[in-house]
Amino acid sequence: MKTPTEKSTKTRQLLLDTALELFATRGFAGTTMRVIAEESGLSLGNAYYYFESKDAIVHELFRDLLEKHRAATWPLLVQGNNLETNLRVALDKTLETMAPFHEFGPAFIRTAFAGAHSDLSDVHRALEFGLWRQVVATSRPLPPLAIRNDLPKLLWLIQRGVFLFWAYDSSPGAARSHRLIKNVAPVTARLVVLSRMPVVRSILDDVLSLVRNAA
Amino acid sequence: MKTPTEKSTKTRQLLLDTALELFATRGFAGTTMRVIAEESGLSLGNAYYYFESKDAIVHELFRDLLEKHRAATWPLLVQGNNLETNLRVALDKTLETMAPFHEFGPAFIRTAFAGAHSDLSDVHRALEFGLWRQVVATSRPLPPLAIRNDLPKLLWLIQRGVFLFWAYDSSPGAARSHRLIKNVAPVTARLVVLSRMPVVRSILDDVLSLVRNAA
DNA sequence: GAACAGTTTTGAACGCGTTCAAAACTGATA
DNA sequence: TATCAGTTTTGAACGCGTTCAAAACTGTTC
Repeated sequence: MKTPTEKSTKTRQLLLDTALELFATRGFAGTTMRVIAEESGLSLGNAYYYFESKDAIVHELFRDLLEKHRAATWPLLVQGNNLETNLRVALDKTLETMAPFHEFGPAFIRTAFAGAHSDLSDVHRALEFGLWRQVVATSRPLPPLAIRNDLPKLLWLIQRGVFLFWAYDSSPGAARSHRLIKNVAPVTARLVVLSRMPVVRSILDDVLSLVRNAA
Repeated sequence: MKTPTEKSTKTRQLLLDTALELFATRGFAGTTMRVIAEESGLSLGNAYYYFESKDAIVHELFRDLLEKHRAATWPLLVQGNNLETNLRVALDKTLETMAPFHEFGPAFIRTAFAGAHSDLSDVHRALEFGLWRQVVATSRPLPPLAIRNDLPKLLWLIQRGVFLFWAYDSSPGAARSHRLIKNVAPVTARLVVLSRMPVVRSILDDVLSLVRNAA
Protein backbone atom coordinates (compact mmCIF):
# COMPACT_ATOMS: atom_id res chain seq x y z
CA MET A 1 0.00 0.00 0.00
CA LYS A 2 3.04 2.23 -0.01
CA THR A 3 2.87 3.12 -3.69
CA PRO A 4 -0.57 4.60 -4.12
CA THR A 5 -1.13 2.97 -7.52
CA GLU A 6 -0.72 -0.64 -8.60
CA LYS A 7 -2.72 -3.12 -10.54
CA SER A 8 -4.00 -4.10 -7.16
CA THR A 9 -6.35 -1.18 -7.54
CA LYS A 10 -8.33 -3.64 -9.63
CA THR A 11 -8.58 -6.08 -6.73
CA ARG A 12 -9.63 -3.33 -4.41
CA GLN A 13 -12.30 -2.20 -6.81
CA LEU A 14 -13.50 -5.76 -7.34
CA LEU A 15 -13.89 -6.12 -3.62
CA LEU A 16 -15.79 -2.86 -3.46
CA ASP A 17 -18.11 -3.70 -6.35
CA THR A 18 -18.85 -7.12 -4.94
CA ALA A 19 -19.56 -5.66 -1.53
CA LEU A 20 -21.88 -3.01 -2.93
CA GLU A 21 -23.90 -5.55 -4.87
CA LEU A 22 -24.11 -7.90 -1.91
CA PHE A 23 -25.09 -5.09 0.41
CA ALA A 24 -27.99 -4.20 -1.84
CA THR A 25 -29.20 -7.78 -2.25
CA ARG A 26 -28.41 -9.43 1.07
CA GLY A 27 -28.55 -6.46 3.38
CA PHE A 28 -26.06 -5.34 5.95
CA ALA A 29 -25.97 -8.22 8.40
CA GLY A 30 -26.29 -10.80 5.62
CA THR A 31 -23.20 -9.51 3.89
CA THR A 32 -20.37 -10.82 6.01
CA MET A 33 -16.74 -10.15 5.31
CA ARG A 34 -16.38 -13.85 4.57
CA VAL A 35 -19.07 -13.70 1.90
CA ILE A 36 -17.58 -10.59 0.33
CA ALA A 37 -14.18 -12.24 0.13
CA GLU A 38 -15.55 -15.54 -1.14
CA GLU A 39 -17.74 -13.92 -3.76
CA SER A 40 -14.69 -11.96 -4.92
CA GLY A 41 -12.64 -15.14 -5.16
CA LEU A 42 -10.32 -14.02 -2.38
CA SER A 43 -9.53 -15.23 1.06
CA LEU A 44 -10.95 -13.55 4.12
CA GLY A 45 -7.62 -12.23 5.30
CA ASN A 46 -6.95 -10.82 1.89
CA ALA A 47 -10.03 -8.62 2.05
CA TYR A 48 -8.58 -7.13 5.21
CA TYR A 49 -5.42 -6.34 3.32
CA TYR A 50 -7.42 -3.89 1.24
CA PHE A 51 -9.94 -2.65 3.77
CA GLU A 52 -9.23 -1.93 7.35
CA SER A 53 -12.68 -2.95 8.46
CA LYS A 54 -16.20 -3.61 7.34
CA ASP A 55 -17.02 -0.07 8.35
CA ALA A 56 -14.38 1.21 5.95
CA ILE A 57 -16.27 -0.47 3.12
CA VAL A 58 -19.53 1.04 4.30
CA HIS A 59 -17.84 4.41 4.42
CA GLU A 60 -16.82 4.17 0.79
CA LEU A 61 -20.25 2.99 -0.18
CA PHE A 62 -21.75 5.97 1.54
CA ARG A 63 -19.42 8.37 -0.24
CA ASP A 64 -20.30 6.77 -3.56
CA LEU A 65 -23.97 7.21 -2.83
CA LEU A 66 -23.55 10.88 -2.06
CA GLU A 67 -21.64 11.26 -5.31
CA LYS A 68 -24.41 9.47 -7.15
CA HIS A 69 -26.98 11.71 -5.54
CA ARG A 70 -25.05 14.76 -6.61
CA ALA A 71 -24.79 13.55 -10.20
CA ALA A 72 -28.48 12.67 -10.34
CA THR A 73 -29.68 15.93 -8.85
CA TRP A 74 -27.45 18.43 -10.61
CA PRO A 75 -29.13 18.32 -14.05
CA LEU A 76 -32.55 18.73 -12.45
CA LEU A 77 -31.59 22.08 -10.98
CA VAL A 78 -32.63 24.16 -13.97
CA GLN A 79 -32.80 27.90 -13.70
CA GLY A 80 -36.29 29.18 -13.18
CA ASN A 81 -37.31 26.76 -10.50
CA ASN A 82 -38.07 28.45 -7.26
CA LEU A 83 -36.17 27.52 -4.15
CA GLU A 84 -38.94 25.33 -2.82
CA THR A 85 -38.94 23.19 -5.95
CA ASN A 86 -35.17 22.87 -6.05
CA LEU A 87 -34.99 21.98 -2.41
CA ARG A 88 -37.69 19.39 -2.78
CA VAL A 89 -36.05 17.85 -5.78
CA ALA A 90 -32.72 17.60 -4.01
CA LEU A 91 -34.22 16.10 -0.87
CA ASP A 92 -36.45 13.66 -2.73
CA LYS A 93 -33.47 12.47 -4.72
CA THR A 94 -31.62 11.94 -1.48
CA LEU A 95 -34.15 9.43 -0.27
CA GLU A 96 -34.45 7.87 -3.71
CA THR A 97 -30.71 7.31 -3.87
CA MET A 98 -30.50 5.90 -0.39
CA ALA A 99 -33.67 3.83 -0.56
CA PRO A 100 -32.07 0.43 -1.27
CA PHE A 101 -29.90 0.89 1.78
CA HIS A 102 -32.50 1.94 4.27
CA GLU A 103 -31.51 -0.68 6.81
CA PHE A 104 -28.00 0.75 6.76
CA GLY A 105 -29.34 3.77 8.58
CA PRO A 106 -27.40 3.38 11.81
CA ALA A 107 -24.20 2.39 10.03
CA PHE A 108 -24.53 5.34 7.70
CA ILE A 109 -25.17 7.71 10.52
CA ARG A 110 -21.97 6.61 12.15
CA THR A 111 -20.00 7.14 8.99
CA ALA A 112 -21.76 10.40 8.18
CA PHE A 113 -21.41 12.09 11.54
CA ALA A 114 -18.17 10.67 12.83
CA GLY A 115 -14.83 12.26 12.14
CA ALA A 116 -16.20 15.60 11.07
CA HIS A 117 -12.66 16.94 10.93
CA SER A 118 -10.74 14.36 8.98
CA ASP A 119 -8.53 15.13 6.00
CA LEU A 120 -10.29 13.15 3.30
CA SER A 121 -13.73 14.21 4.32
CA ASP A 122 -12.78 17.82 3.72
CA VAL A 123 -12.51 17.27 0.00
CA HIS A 124 -15.69 15.35 0.11
CA ARG A 125 -17.44 17.97 2.18
CA ALA A 126 -16.62 20.55 -0.47
CA LEU A 127 -18.27 18.42 -3.12
CA GLU A 128 -21.40 18.04 -1.04
CA PHE A 129 -21.59 21.76 -0.50
CA GLY A 130 -21.30 22.39 -4.22
CA LEU A 131 -24.65 20.82 -4.75
CA TRP A 132 -26.38 23.03 -2.24
CA ARG A 133 -24.68 26.07 -3.64
CA GLN A 134 -26.09 25.07 -7.00
CA VAL A 135 -29.54 24.66 -5.49
CA VAL A 136 -29.35 28.25 -4.32
CA ALA A 137 -27.70 29.62 -7.45
CA THR A 138 -30.28 28.23 -9.88
CA SER A 139 -33.29 29.31 -7.85
CA ARG A 140 -35.39 32.15 -9.19
CA PRO A 141 -35.98 34.58 -7.70
CA LEU A 142 -32.55 34.49 -6.13
CA PRO A 143 -32.61 34.47 -2.34
CA PRO A 144 -31.83 37.79 -0.65
CA LEU A 145 -28.19 38.69 -1.04
CA ALA A 146 -27.75 39.00 2.67
CA ILE A 147 -28.23 35.30 3.29
CA ARG A 148 -27.23 33.93 -0.07
CA ASN A 149 -23.78 32.91 1.13
CA ASP A 150 -24.87 31.05 4.18
CA LEU A 151 -28.00 29.50 2.77
CA PRO A 152 -26.22 26.48 1.25
CA LYS A 153 -24.90 25.52 4.66
CA LEU A 154 -28.38 25.74 6.11
CA LEU A 155 -29.79 23.57 3.35
CA TRP A 156 -27.02 21.08 3.86
CA LEU A 157 -27.90 20.96 7.52
CA ILE A 158 -31.53 20.42 6.66
CA GLN A 159 -30.53 17.53 4.45
CA ARG A 160 -28.64 16.00 7.34
CA GLY A 161 -31.70 16.33 9.51
CA VAL A 162 -33.93 14.72 6.94
CA PHE A 163 -31.39 11.98 6.44
CA LEU A 164 -31.22 11.32 10.14
CA PHE A 165 -34.98 11.22 10.36
CA TRP A 166 -35.14 8.81 7.43
CA ALA A 167 -32.43 6.57 8.84
CA TYR A 168 -34.61 5.80 11.84
CA ASP A 169 -37.94 6.07 10.06
CA SER A 170 -39.64 2.70 10.21
CA SER A 171 -42.89 3.79 8.57
CA PRO A 172 -43.78 1.76 5.46
CA GLY A 173 -41.98 3.11 2.44
CA ALA A 174 -40.47 5.79 4.63
CA ALA A 175 -43.74 7.64 4.15
CA ARG A 176 -43.11 9.87 7.15
CA SER A 177 -39.81 11.00 5.73
CA HIS A 178 -41.43 11.93 2.45
CA ARG A 179 -44.12 13.82 4.27
CA LEU A 180 -41.45 15.64 6.22
CA ILE A 181 -39.80 16.75 2.99
CA LYS A 182 -43.10 17.92 1.57
CA ASN A 183 -43.46 20.16 4.61
CA VAL A 184 -39.89 21.25 5.07
CA ALA A 185 -39.43 22.57 1.55
CA PRO A 186 -42.18 25.22 1.58
CA VAL A 187 -41.44 26.30 5.14
CA THR A 188 -37.81 26.84 4.31
CA ALA A 189 -38.66 28.74 1.15
CA ARG A 190 -41.07 30.93 3.04
CA LEU A 191 -38.47 31.58 5.70
CA VAL A 192 -36.05 32.73 3.04
CA VAL A 193 -38.57 35.13 1.56
CA LEU A 194 -39.43 36.54 4.93
CA SER A 195 -35.76 36.98 5.73
CA ARG A 196 -36.15 40.36 4.05
CA MET A 197 -37.94 41.53 7.17
CA PRO A 198 -35.48 42.75 9.79
CA VAL A 199 -36.87 40.68 12.67
CA VAL A 200 -36.76 37.44 10.76
CA ARG A 201 -33.41 38.31 9.34
CA SER A 202 -31.84 38.90 12.73
CA ILE A 203 -33.00 35.54 13.98
CA LEU A 204 -31.85 33.80 10.85
CA ASP A 205 -28.49 35.49 11.27
CA ASP A 206 -28.32 34.11 14.77
CA VAL A 207 -29.11 30.61 13.60
CA LEU A 208 -26.73 30.80 10.69
CA SER A 209 -23.83 31.99 12.79
CA LEU A 210 -24.68 29.18 15.17
CA VAL A 211 -24.44 26.73 12.33
CA ARG A 212 -21.27 28.38 11.08
CA ASN A 213 -19.57 27.97 14.45
CA ALA A 214 -20.77 24.49 15.14
CA ALA A 215 -20.86 22.31 12.07
CA MET B 1 -40.35 -14.32 33.05
CA LYS B 2 -44.09 -14.99 32.84
CA THR B 3 -44.89 -13.64 36.26
CA PRO B 4 -43.56 -10.10 36.17
CA THR B 5 -42.24 -10.22 39.72
CA GLU B 6 -40.00 -12.76 41.43
CA LYS B 7 -36.97 -12.61 43.62
CA SER B 8 -35.12 -12.90 40.38
CA THR B 9 -35.66 -9.18 40.09
CA LYS B 10 -32.68 -9.06 42.42
CA THR B 11 -30.54 -10.98 39.98
CA ARG B 12 -31.63 -8.76 37.15
CA GLN B 13 -30.80 -5.67 39.14
CA LEU B 14 -27.45 -7.09 40.16
CA LEU B 15 -26.63 -7.67 36.52
CA LEU B 16 -27.68 -4.15 35.69
CA ASP B 17 -25.71 -2.53 38.49
CA THR B 18 -22.60 -4.51 37.64
CA ALA B 19 -22.92 -3.59 33.98
CA LEU B 20 -23.37 0.09 34.75
CA GLU B 21 -20.31 0.20 36.93
CA LEU B 22 -18.22 -1.70 34.41
CA PHE B 23 -19.42 0.49 31.59
CA ALA B 24 -18.27 3.58 33.42
CA THR B 25 -14.88 2.14 34.34
CA ARG B 26 -13.96 -0.10 31.42
CA GLY B 27 -15.84 1.61 28.64
CA PHE B 28 -18.18 0.12 26.11
CA ALA B 29 -15.97 -2.28 24.18
CA GLY B 30 -14.08 -3.31 27.31
CA THR B 31 -17.25 -4.40 29.03
CA THR B 32 -18.07 -7.69 27.39
CA MET B 33 -21.09 -9.77 28.23
CA ARG B 34 -18.72 -12.38 29.59
CA VAL B 35 -17.18 -9.88 32.00
CA ILE B 36 -20.56 -8.63 33.11
CA ALA B 37 -21.71 -12.17 33.83
CA GLU B 38 -18.49 -13.17 35.55
CA GLU B 39 -18.36 -10.06 37.70
CA SER B 40 -21.95 -10.77 38.72
CA GLY B 41 -21.07 -14.35 39.63
CA LEU B 42 -23.29 -15.76 36.90
CA SER B 43 -22.68 -17.71 33.76
CA LEU B 44 -22.71 -16.04 30.39
CA GLY B 45 -25.84 -17.76 29.21
CA ASN B 46 -27.59 -16.75 32.38
CA ALA B 47 -27.05 -13.08 31.64
CA TYR B 48 -28.89 -13.65 28.39
CA TYR B 49 -31.78 -15.09 30.33
CA TYR B 50 -32.34 -11.67 31.83
CA PHE B 51 -31.32 -9.44 28.96
CA GLU B 52 -32.06 -10.08 25.36
CA SER B 53 -28.86 -8.43 24.20
CA LYS B 54 -26.06 -6.14 25.16
CA ASP B 55 -28.00 -3.36 23.50
CA ALA B 56 -30.91 -4.01 25.84
CA ILE B 57 -28.61 -3.29 28.77
CA VAL B 58 -27.39 -0.11 27.11
CA HIS B 59 -30.99 0.87 26.55
CA GLU B 60 -31.78 0.57 30.24
CA LEU B 61 -28.65 2.46 31.15
CA PHE B 62 -29.68 5.25 28.83
CA ARG B 63 -33.14 5.41 30.33
CA ASP B 64 -31.64 5.56 33.79
CA LEU B 65 -29.40 8.41 32.74
CA LEU B 66 -32.33 10.39 31.39
CA GLU B 67 -34.13 9.80 34.64
CA LYS B 68 -31.09 10.94 36.57
CA HIS B 69 -30.87 14.03 34.41
CA ARG B 70 -34.49 14.82 35.08
CA ALA B 71 -34.06 14.43 38.82
CA ALA B 72 -30.93 16.57 38.86
CA THR B 73 -32.39 19.33 36.73
CA TRP B 74 -35.85 19.66 38.20
CA PRO B 75 -34.90 21.39 41.49
CA LEU B 76 -32.78 23.90 39.57
CA LEU B 77 -35.77 25.16 37.65
CA VAL B 78 -36.83 27.77 40.15
CA GLN B 79 -39.42 30.34 39.24
CA GLY B 80 -37.94 33.65 38.26
CA ASN B 81 -35.28 32.34 35.94
CA ASN B 82 -35.74 33.48 32.42
CA LEU B 83 -36.11 30.95 29.65
CA GLU B 84 -32.53 31.30 28.53
CA THR B 85 -31.20 30.41 31.96
CA ASN B 86 -33.52 27.48 32.40
CA LEU B 87 -32.72 26.12 28.98
CA ARG B 88 -29.03 26.46 29.59
CA VAL B 89 -29.23 24.75 32.93
CA ALA B 90 -31.17 21.85 31.46
CA LEU B 91 -28.81 21.44 28.52
CA ASP B 92 -25.67 21.76 30.61
CA LYS B 93 -26.97 19.14 32.98
CA THR B 94 -27.59 16.88 30.03
CA LEU B 95 -23.93 16.87 29.08
CA GLU B 96 -22.87 16.65 32.70
CA THR B 97 -25.00 13.57 33.23
CA MET B 98 -23.85 11.87 30.07
CA ALA B 99 -20.20 12.84 30.34
CA PRO B 100 -18.85 9.55 31.75
CA PHE B 101 -20.43 7.75 28.83
CA HIS B 102 -19.24 9.93 26.00
CA GLU B 103 -17.82 7.05 24.04
CA PHE B 104 -21.25 5.43 24.10
CA GLY B 105 -22.41 8.10 21.69
CA PRO B 106 -23.20 5.88 18.73
CA ALA B 107 -24.79 3.20 20.89
CA PHE B 108 -26.89 5.80 22.67
CA ILE B 109 -27.96 7.37 19.43
CA ARG B 110 -29.23 4.02 18.26
CA THR B 111 -31.20 3.46 21.42
CA ALA B 112 -32.42 7.05 21.53
CA PHE B 113 -33.64 7.34 17.98
CA ALA B 114 -34.71 3.81 17.17
CA GLY B 115 -38.19 2.54 17.82
CA ALA B 116 -39.80 5.92 18.18
CA HIS B 117 -43.18 4.25 18.32
CA SER B 118 -42.81 1.48 20.81
CA ASP B 119 -45.09 0.87 23.76
CA LEU B 120 -42.63 1.24 26.63
CA SER B 121 -40.98 4.30 25.23
CA ASP B 122 -44.32 6.12 25.29
CA VAL B 123 -44.35 6.15 29.06
CA HIS B 124 -40.79 7.21 29.05
CA ARG B 125 -41.36 9.88 26.45
CA ALA B 126 -43.99 11.42 28.66
CA LEU B 127 -41.52 11.66 31.53
CA GLU B 128 -38.96 13.35 29.31
CA PHE B 129 -41.51 15.86 28.14
CA GLY B 130 -42.46 16.68 31.69
CA LEU B 131 -39.05 18.20 32.25
CA TRP B 132 -39.32 20.50 29.27
CA ARG B 133 -42.80 21.49 30.25
CA GLN B 134 -41.36 22.44 33.62
CA VAL B 135 -38.62 24.45 31.95
CA VAL B 136 -41.31 26.46 30.21
CA ALA B 137 -43.64 26.68 33.18
CA THR B 138 -41.08 28.06 35.60
CA SER B 139 -39.68 30.64 33.21
CA ARG B 140 -40.42 34.30 33.88
CA PRO B 141 -41.69 36.05 31.93
CA LEU B 142 -43.84 33.22 30.69
CA PRO B 143 -43.49 32.63 26.96
CA PRO B 144 -46.32 33.96 24.81
CA LEU B 145 -49.47 31.96 25.30
CA ALA B 146 -49.71 31.22 21.61
CA ILE B 147 -46.65 29.02 21.62
CA ARG B 148 -46.55 27.95 25.23
CA ASN B 149 -48.06 24.56 24.48
CA ASP B 150 -45.72 23.61 21.71
CA LEU B 151 -42.58 25.11 23.12
CA PRO B 152 -41.68 22.07 25.27
CA LYS B 153 -41.62 19.90 22.18
CA LEU B 154 -39.31 22.36 20.47
CA LEU B 155 -36.97 22.42 23.44
CA TRP B 156 -37.00 18.65 23.56
CA LEU B 157 -36.02 18.60 19.91
CA ILE B 158 -33.23 21.05 20.60
CA GLN B 159 -31.97 18.78 23.33
CA ARG B 160 -31.90 15.91 20.89
CA GLY B 161 -29.91 17.99 18.47
CA VAL B 162 -27.40 18.99 21.12
CA PHE B 163 -27.16 15.41 22.26
CA LEU B 164 -26.52 14.20 18.74
CA PHE B 165 -23.87 16.85 18.27
CA TRP B 166 -22.24 15.88 21.53
CA ALA B 167 -22.32 12.18 20.74
CA TYR B 168 -20.06 12.74 17.75
CA ASP B 169 -18.13 15.66 19.21
CA SER B 170 -14.50 14.67 19.51
CA SER B 171 -13.22 18.03 20.70
CA PRO B 172 -11.37 17.86 24.03
CA GLY B 173 -13.81 17.94 26.91
CA ALA B 174 -16.63 18.26 24.40
CA ALA B 175 -15.81 21.93 24.33
CA ARG B 176 -17.63 22.44 21.06
CA SER B 177 -20.80 21.02 22.49
CA HIS B 178 -20.64 23.38 25.45
CA ARG B 179 -20.07 26.29 23.13
CA LEU B 180 -23.05 25.20 21.10
CA ILE B 181 -25.22 25.29 24.20
CA LYS B 182 -23.96 28.71 25.16
CA ASN B 183 -25.12 29.95 21.77
CA VAL B 184 -28.31 27.97 21.40
CA ALA B 185 -29.86 29.11 24.67
CA PRO B 186 -29.93 32.87 23.97
CA VAL B 187 -30.95 32.43 20.36
CA THR B 188 -33.87 30.27 21.36
CA ALA B 189 -34.92 32.67 24.07
CA ARG B 190 -34.76 35.58 21.64
CA LEU B 191 -36.79 33.64 19.13
CA VAL B 192 -39.46 33.07 21.72
CA VAL B 193 -39.63 36.76 22.60
CA LEU B 194 -39.84 37.75 18.98
CA SER B 195 -42.59 35.23 18.38
CA ARG B 196 -44.93 38.04 19.44
CA MET B 197 -44.34 39.60 16.04
CA PRO B 198 -46.71 38.18 13.47
CA VAL B 199 -44.06 37.36 10.88
CA VAL B 200 -41.89 35.46 13.29
CA ARG B 201 -44.90 33.83 14.79
CA SER B 202 -46.16 32.51 11.48
CA ILE B 203 -42.82 30.91 10.72
CA LEU B 204 -42.55 29.46 14.17
CA ASP B 205 -46.03 28.05 13.72
CA ASP B 206 -44.87 26.41 10.53
CA VAL B 207 -41.87 24.89 12.20
CA LEU B 208 -43.83 23.76 15.22
CA SER B 209 -46.51 22.07 13.15
CA LEU B 210 -43.71 20.44 11.24
CA VAL B 211 -42.28 19.11 14.46
CA ARG B 212 -45.72 18.11 15.64
CA ASN B 213 -46.33 16.03 12.53
CA ALA B 214 -42.93 14.49 12.36
CA ALA B 215 -41.52 13.61 15.74
C1' DG C 1 19.77 -18.22 -12.92
C1' DA C 2 20.14 -16.86 -7.74
C1' DA C 3 19.37 -13.75 -4.22
C1' DC C 4 16.72 -10.22 -2.47
C1' DA C 5 13.09 -6.71 -1.04
C1' DG C 6 8.98 -5.72 -1.62
C1' DT C 7 3.84 -6.80 -2.13
C1' DT C 8 0.06 -9.98 -1.99
C1' DT C 9 -2.24 -14.10 -0.20
C1' DT C 10 -3.24 -17.59 2.91
C1' DG C 11 -4.95 -20.19 6.89
C1' DA C 12 -5.50 -20.59 11.38
C1' DA C 13 -6.62 -18.42 15.40
C1' DC C 14 -8.84 -15.02 18.99
C1' DG C 15 -12.51 -12.90 21.44
C1' DC C 16 -16.84 -11.18 20.75
C1' DG C 17 -22.31 -11.34 20.89
C1' DT C 18 -25.64 -14.68 20.71
C1' DT C 19 -28.26 -19.28 20.86
C1' DC C 20 -29.93 -23.50 22.77
C1' DA C 21 -30.65 -28.09 24.49
C1' DA C 22 -30.20 -30.10 28.61
C1' DA C 23 -29.40 -30.03 33.50
C1' DA C 24 -30.42 -28.14 38.21
C1' DC C 25 -33.39 -25.99 40.99
C1' DT C 26 -37.97 -24.46 42.91
C1' DG C 27 -42.43 -24.92 45.03
C1' DA C 28 -47.07 -26.65 44.85
C1' DT C 29 -50.01 -31.01 44.49
C1' DA C 30 -51.39 -35.80 45.66
C1' DT D 1 -42.40 -38.43 49.99
C1' DA D 2 -42.85 -38.60 45.02
C1' DT D 3 -44.31 -36.24 41.07
C1' DC D 4 -44.65 -32.62 38.09
C1' DA D 5 -44.69 -27.86 35.85
C1' DG D 6 -42.59 -24.23 36.03
C1' DT D 7 -38.23 -21.18 36.36
C1' DT D 8 -33.33 -20.60 36.51
C1' DT D 9 -28.65 -22.00 35.30
C1' DT D 10 -25.20 -24.13 32.76
C1' DG D 11 -21.83 -25.25 29.18
C1' DA D 12 -20.87 -25.89 24.77
C1' DA D 13 -21.35 -24.28 20.40
C1' DC D 14 -22.00 -21.00 16.13
C1' DG D 15 -20.84 -17.32 13.11
C1' DC D 16 -19.17 -12.94 13.20
C1' DG D 17 -15.27 -9.12 12.68
C1' DT D 18 -10.59 -8.92 13.16
C1' DT D 19 -5.43 -10.13 13.59
C1' DC D 20 -1.10 -12.07 12.26
C1' DA D 21 2.79 -14.93 11.28
C1' DA D 22 4.18 -17.33 7.61
C1' DA D 23 3.88 -18.63 2.85
C1' DA D 24 3.51 -17.40 -2.12
C1' DC D 25 4.13 -14.31 -5.37
C1' DT D 26 6.18 -10.43 -7.80
C1' DG D 27 10.01 -7.73 -10.08
C1' DT D 28 14.71 -6.01 -9.80
C1' DT D 29 19.82 -6.55 -9.27
C1' DC D 30 24.19 -9.13 -9.70
